[in-house]
Amino acid sequence: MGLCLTSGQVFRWSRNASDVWTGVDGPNWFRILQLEERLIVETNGQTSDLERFFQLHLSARDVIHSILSAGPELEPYLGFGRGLRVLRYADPVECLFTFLCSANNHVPRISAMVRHLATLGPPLEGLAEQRRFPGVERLAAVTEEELRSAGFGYRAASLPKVAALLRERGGDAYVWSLQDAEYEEARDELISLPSVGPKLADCIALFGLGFGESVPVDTHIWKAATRIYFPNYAGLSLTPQKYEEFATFFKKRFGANAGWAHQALFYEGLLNWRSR
DNA sequence: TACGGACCTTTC
DNA sequence: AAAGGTCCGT
Repeated sequence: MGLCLTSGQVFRWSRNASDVWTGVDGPNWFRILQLEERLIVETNGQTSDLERFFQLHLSARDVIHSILSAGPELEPYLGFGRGLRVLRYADPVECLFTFLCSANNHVPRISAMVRHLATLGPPLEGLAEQRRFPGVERLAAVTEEELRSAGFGYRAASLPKVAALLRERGGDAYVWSLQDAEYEEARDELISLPSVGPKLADCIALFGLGFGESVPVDTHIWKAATRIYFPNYAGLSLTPQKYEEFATFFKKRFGANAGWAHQALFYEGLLNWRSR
């Protein structure tokens, strides 16, 4: 539980004093207290909203078992069984713009940028201090200057550009409709957006559209991949071709669970980092 | 195709 | 310097 809210999948969650987590996802806010195996939850939403967010319909035990039988080499890195999960955004538009903020960036700043965008959205039911992430229409009305002065850097130009293009394609409904496409098609649509490359497209496909076979390869995943699978590539940069090579290999190996297996590589990175 | 560098800004 | 990249030059 603790890990998955700080593992770079979502950026609107924070740990309050003690073991209480609060966060916003789509139209819902949550205040969660974890006691052993039980969650005490305060929310404006339904139980099903939280179940969806944590993808509780997927049994971590089953997924881990499946990953182990396909890739026993990941056994040392499945310690995430204690709570690291692949999360699912309620709103793919929120996911898309969140990950636009994430490119070549670090977590504290990503969170600040997402927080800024969220101030532009409609109020959340029953919670005064936070707002829902805005939709395409509102985001298309944001100016570059506004985002510049809010510290968005060069993304100040790309975000409104993407919003305008999305609006041309049908706005929120277009983004939501990508959930019903095949993974490859959805990914291609996303990559056709400026500032969205393979990595962001795969993050959006995995966390926002629910494509479990998606494998986002960032610099940390790439380093883990070279340690475990491609020692010959150690130290080499992640070119588009190597990205595809590894993603294809990993998808073939783990199928619909590739996105979860990829979390094991993230965990390997954590262990590797801690051991230094 | 495959590298190098630029791009905004903050943080380690 | 590096940051969970992308794009545009060689």
